Amino acid sequence: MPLSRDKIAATAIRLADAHGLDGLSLRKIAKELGVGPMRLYDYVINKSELLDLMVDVVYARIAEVGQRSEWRATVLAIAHATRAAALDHEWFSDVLGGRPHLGPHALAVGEATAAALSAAPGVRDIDDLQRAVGALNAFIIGAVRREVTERRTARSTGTDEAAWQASLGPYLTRMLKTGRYPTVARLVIDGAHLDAEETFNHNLATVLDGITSRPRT
Amino acid sequence: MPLSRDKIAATAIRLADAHGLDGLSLRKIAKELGVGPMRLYDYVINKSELLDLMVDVVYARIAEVGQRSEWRATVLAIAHATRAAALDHEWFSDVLGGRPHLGPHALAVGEATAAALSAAPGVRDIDDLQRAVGALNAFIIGAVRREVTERRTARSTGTDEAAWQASLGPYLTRMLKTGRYPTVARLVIDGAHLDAEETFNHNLATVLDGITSRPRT
DNA sequence: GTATTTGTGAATACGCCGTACGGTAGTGAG
DNA sequence: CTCACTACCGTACGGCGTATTCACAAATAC
Repeated sequence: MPLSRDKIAATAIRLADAHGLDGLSLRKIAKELGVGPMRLYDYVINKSELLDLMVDVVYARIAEVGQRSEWRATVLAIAHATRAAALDHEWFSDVLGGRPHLGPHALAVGEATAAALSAAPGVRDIDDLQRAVGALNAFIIGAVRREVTERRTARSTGTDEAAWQASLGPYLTRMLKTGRYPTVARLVIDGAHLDAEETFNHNLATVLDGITSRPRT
Repeated sequence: MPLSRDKIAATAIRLADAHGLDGLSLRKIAKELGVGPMRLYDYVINKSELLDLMVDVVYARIAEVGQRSEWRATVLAIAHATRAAALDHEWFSDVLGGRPHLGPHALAVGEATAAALSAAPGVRDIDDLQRAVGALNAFIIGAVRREVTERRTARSTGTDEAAWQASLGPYLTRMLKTGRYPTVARLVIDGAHLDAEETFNHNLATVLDGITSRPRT
């Protein structure tokens, strides 16, 4: 089988899923494909372009959710698909918002969200639309990043209470014991039980409500 | 002068400001300080800890804005300070949301925002507060990241129309000419004149309004 | 005053990385 | 048969983070 951009991107994604973006190297991808490292440069200009390729593959899956009849259903579907993709491919969240997403599938997703939002109440002219797209994407980017980061630290410290106390605990509990961060302390101690997906949905609804219910520009 | 964590962090920040996070290396920092690379390991465990140090220095400046009397004024001040810090230190936006921010000054900022939001109308119990903090931070992270990324591409392609057309233009205009992305095309062509700061303010207000005006949990 | 310990900072070294470059074998065209 | 061309491969360079080793001066012991 003759090696192609798609195959390279696919194995790159597999490796990145397994070992993270830092653990990803052209040499490992090449080894995985059974070729020399330089072979990849016949299909890809440099590592950055390979990253763009990987990103657009993920966007392709996001774009699959397509268009619903209602604008809000479309936006919700895209947001959920983006979150799901980032949870499937945590490296995706590392790149989210950090570079221009100009691949064809990324543009398709952008088109779908913009088209949906342009049909939302309260979005009257282009300026409204630009702001609405910005607000929605900003929220999605930030929310997904936060959630993935949390998942990672939870995994690295260990999920259970004991390991937590052993790794981050000493420093953090000492910090919180100082009494200088009472509200944060309350949040950490009392509020760890919220479901991540529900929180995402809730806040997404909040943002959408804010967009649609703005009285003036 | 005997070299310290603060001095190391300061020159690291200077170098990162000048050449980006990718252009930052322990060897260059050491050379800038006139010492061997290994000297740094007497003050810092590894590069990741140095990054945490740099991040908390930036948070220290953000925390300086302190507490206003009104909760909304406090939140606005912190959000603006965060944005300003990210525009001063673009590498900061690369890290934003990508790792737990647990330094003392980062915690101080978190405390200030959480305390302010807990006084907002519509934020009744801890769960409300946790969601509100999440929504606000998600927006700030995403918005700042987007803006910095835009600035970078604008700078790398050149600000003027000609350079733009020369670099990203060919691919992007070809894409938009396909007619598959009409809404995006309209946004790119008609809507490039919005002021970034005003957009940030507007969307921040939108999010805050959404938070305060939620009828039910 | 000499010998010995101790600690500080420099030098070297290892295993990675992205990628520039030169070479080789096979293939179709003249 | 020759020749250009393509598809592929190995080697090499400079840089990275960091583990280890080493030189040497200051401090201590006799």
